Amino acid sequence: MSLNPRNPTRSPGSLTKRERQIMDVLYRLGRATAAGIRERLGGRPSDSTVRTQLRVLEDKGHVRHEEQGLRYVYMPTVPRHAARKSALKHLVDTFFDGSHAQVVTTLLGSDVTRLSDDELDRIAGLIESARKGPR
Amino acid sequence: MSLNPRNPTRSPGSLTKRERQIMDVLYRLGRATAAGIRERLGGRPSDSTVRTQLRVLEDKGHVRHEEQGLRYVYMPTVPRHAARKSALKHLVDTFFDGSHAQVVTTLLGSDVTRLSDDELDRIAGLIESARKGPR
DNA sequence: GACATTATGTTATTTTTATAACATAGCTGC
DNA sequence: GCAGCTATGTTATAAAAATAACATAATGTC
Repeated sequence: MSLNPRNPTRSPGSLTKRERQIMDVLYRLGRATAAGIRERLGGRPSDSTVRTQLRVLEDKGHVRHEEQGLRYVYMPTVPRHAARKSALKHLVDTFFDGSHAQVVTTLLGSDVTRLSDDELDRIAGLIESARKGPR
Repeated sequence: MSLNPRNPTRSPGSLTKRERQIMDVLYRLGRATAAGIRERLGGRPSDSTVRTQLRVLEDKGHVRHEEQGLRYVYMPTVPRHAARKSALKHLVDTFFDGSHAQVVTTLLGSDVTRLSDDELDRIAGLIESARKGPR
């Protein structure tokens, strides 16, 4: 049986451990070859392993590929901004009781956070407009 | 072989699909019985299934239980604030190029976000103190 | 104290995942 | 054109996860 992206044989379902790792790499890089992805995975999987899994992911509809000369370049089917939106929602619901404000204060209060003046201005602006009432 | 939490036979490792679902439920609820968790899982797993998996999670060190009268009440071993910190970091790195500011603006700009005046004040205060230079 | 009820414990089986060996095909340069 | 390199395709197998049947133990009730 071939893995034809147009006739998925598996449901999109949830991702396995390895699949999630691969998707994370793809979302960080935007697009990558099997070899490029492999470098960033732990556990030193073989080239063959990674390619097989990319085909599974493609079959599930999570990634697609473009041919670039001889090789395949893989990328997520769900655009980053959409994927991050749902990831963020899940995180907020699971760990922050659904409260956006809680996340914002956590982020702004974090020691790691170092915001440029521009960023601070932008955020202050957003607060201003939020204050002015419902959009 | 028994599953003794003090002698884990499995490494903490990464979570499987089901395990992640269970952990998410636990982080949302704080603490729950096997039956309570089961209700919130998709796919209608049997009671036995969920309990087995809780034991595996316990063996891996992700959850622990307290006896409450007759029954076990499960809870995460890693406290919520710690778990959410690393979850947040992972999300920020994967989807927001490591930029906290990007997340904040996304959250504040979201249609869903409805912040109370108190919350706005608090955030504005954080911005102020951030402006005043490094802590 | 026997019985129903409600737990937890143990073990087995099926299904899914992860892994990789092996095969095939297209270039590239000599 | 063929040897070697670099891809991708197919298929097999080992490992892990998911599921649940079955067993055992504690508790409360009549």
